[in-house]
Amino acid sequence: MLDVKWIRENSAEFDAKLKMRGLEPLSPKVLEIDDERRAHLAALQEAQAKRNAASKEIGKAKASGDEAAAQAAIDEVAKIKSFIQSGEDTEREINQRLEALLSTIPNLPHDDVPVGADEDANELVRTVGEVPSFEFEPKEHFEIGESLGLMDFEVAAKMSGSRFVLLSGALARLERALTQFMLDLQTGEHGYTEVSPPMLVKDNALYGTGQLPKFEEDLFKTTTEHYLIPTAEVPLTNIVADCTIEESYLPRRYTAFTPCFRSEAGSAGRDTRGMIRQHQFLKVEMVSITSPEQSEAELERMTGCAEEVLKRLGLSYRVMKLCTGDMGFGARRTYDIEVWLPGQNCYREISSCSVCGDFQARRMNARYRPEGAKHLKFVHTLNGSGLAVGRTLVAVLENYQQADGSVIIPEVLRPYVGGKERIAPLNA
RNA sequence: GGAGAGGUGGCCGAGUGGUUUAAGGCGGCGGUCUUGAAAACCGUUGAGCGUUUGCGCGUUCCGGGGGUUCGAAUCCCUCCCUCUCCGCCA
Repeated sequence: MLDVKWIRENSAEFDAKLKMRGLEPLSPKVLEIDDERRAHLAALQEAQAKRNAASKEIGKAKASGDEAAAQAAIDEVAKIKSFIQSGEDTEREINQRLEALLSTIPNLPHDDVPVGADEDANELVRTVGEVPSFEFEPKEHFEIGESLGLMDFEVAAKMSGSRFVLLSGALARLERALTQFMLDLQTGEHGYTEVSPPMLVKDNALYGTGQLPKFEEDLFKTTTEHYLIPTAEVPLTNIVADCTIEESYLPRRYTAFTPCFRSEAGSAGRDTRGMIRQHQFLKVEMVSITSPEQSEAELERMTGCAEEVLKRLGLSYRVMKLCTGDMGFGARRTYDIEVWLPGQNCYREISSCSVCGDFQARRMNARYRPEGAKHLKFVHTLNGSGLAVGRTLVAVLENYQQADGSVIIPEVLRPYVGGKERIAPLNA
């Protein structure tokens, strides 16, 4: 959510940044409602002041037994009563109209974000590691998994339909190992506090992080009006909803390992094979709550925390700065980390780290008390995957596959799989 | 799921229609006193919005939302949350 006052005072910049996102100017629409609201509020408050003064007089008159004076004042106030009554309704109506508009306006991009319509305009920040070469034709992860007999899409489809997978044996264990490894790294070395959050949330939590009201079709909803979280960003960021935090407590850094649920509405036909795009996947998420001064540096730090997972797994990747057209609704700047997948012969997104400024904080009313300052300010929020576990599993399988169909387990994961070094086909 | 009790400022806690502008206490901040500190005493202490160059003024906020009334923390409706007991349950 953007600040109306800011839009009022910087309408040209507001429209220019919307244009960077490929949107039409909205300041006329916003300011029209804002003007209407302020004009109405002034009139309403004047009437309320009059009423309050009269009511006080009535109280005094009654206390002193002067019924005639009391009645006269009551008659006087009765005239403005209907205006106050309808005026309060009007105020609500205008506020709702303004909020309905503001809540669907995306965050404004930073000046350094490249302008573009889609991922082709994303900017390469750095490439890390060599693209591995194979002496055989590398397979895609689902071929590897299925021939190992440990990855089954048909069994999953039988009970759940498309876009689900069932892992078993060493692959299920490998997935668990990845989560443990990631959590240990982010909590033990990067200072994130581990959280085990609710995975069903109410609509206001999703409003706070920006998934609602605009993107409801991407979510799963229960019969109890709960939503399944599409990412742990939702419960982790909402920890500070409606809170006032002392500046000395910032930054807060949270991490959680959770399943994520996405309906993938509108992505029919994309990544239909394999584990890349599922309705349900595991993810280790990082969220930082910072002061405005810290948030820029925190994005670099968080991206580094995600990259470290790939470095230790020995996987090659590149970091992309997303262009305006590819950035999410709440982001001011986003780095995507793309891991090299030999089977697909391309880089695929495995993490996305975003700084949201005060956009989410405003929606969820998360503030802090700046030291020495008089007024409360909104915190800044950041979120990033550290990493998407399913896609990391895919990357390990494709990058560590051997000619005989087996898969070497990266060294850092071996403590988590009982020392096992290789996953071999069952019949081998 | 059934029955009951609650939700008031940073915290505790009073307040059942009108000098409540939310008592009192704790904590915080400032001051007096003191070599310094403590104690004691005095003062001060929330958020949002509108308006204003500024000082300020106005308005809203007692879990959320709505209603009754000239006037609501207080009465009514509704939703949320917490606690206690019972039932069911990993």
